[in-house]
Amino acid sequence: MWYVTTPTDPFLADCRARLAFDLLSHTWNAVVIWSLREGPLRPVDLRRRIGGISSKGLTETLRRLQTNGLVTRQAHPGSPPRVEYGLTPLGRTLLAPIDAVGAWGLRVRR
Amino acid sequence: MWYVTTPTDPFLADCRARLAFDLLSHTWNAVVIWSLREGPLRPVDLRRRIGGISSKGLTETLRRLQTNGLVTRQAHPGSPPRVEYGLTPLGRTLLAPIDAVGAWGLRVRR
DNA sequence: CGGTATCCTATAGGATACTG
DNA sequence: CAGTATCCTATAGGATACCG
Repeated sequence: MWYVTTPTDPFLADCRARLAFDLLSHTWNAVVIWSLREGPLRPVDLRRRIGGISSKGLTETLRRLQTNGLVTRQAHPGSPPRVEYGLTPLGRTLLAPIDAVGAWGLRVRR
Repeated sequence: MWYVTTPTDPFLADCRARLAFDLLSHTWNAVVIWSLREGPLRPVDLRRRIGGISSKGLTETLRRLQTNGLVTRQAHPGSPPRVEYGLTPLGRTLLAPIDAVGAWGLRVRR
């Protein structure tokens, strides 16, 4: 997504808009963020909640979101291991845009 | 994206929300739709406006959006050929969600 | 349970060349 | 200019097995 030609469109010329699209273009990103909207969840619950996501897929997604400062990881000591993922303040700000997209889908007839 | 397990999350259980995410998950979909917001454009202008999209990529994207009822294609007779793509009313309804995402990107520090 | 390591496949999507 | 046809590669992401 590195421009060879500079886009005429100022909206697109500002790569940050494109980065936002790229963020949501990862299959699970939006879904995972959305699933955390009500509070932190453990991976196992997250998977149940989402449905159809592999363990690997979830871990990778969470790692990715973590790296981008959208999600926090908190490990509670003990056995069996217990880890919880939640949204950062920045992550929360993505809920509105994501909701706009999801809500659009719900509104549309298919 | 066909659920093996039914998602616990009602928002996600309704596949239409997921379909919306999938729609925007295609690299160029959002960008192309966005670029048509001010009116119909010819492919060549669209490419200039977007920057970095291949001819093949654009054609495929437009075809895809057309199939989904988001974009119209109008061919004007004559030579050289002149074709214009524009948004359908349904396509227009996507502008708000897309804008929400793009605007988020612009707001965020990186 | 959370996470990692392998392996494997489908496919997105660019580069290039070509047609009407 | 609009579009198609080939070719090619990177990679997303599932399946499976395994570890602490």
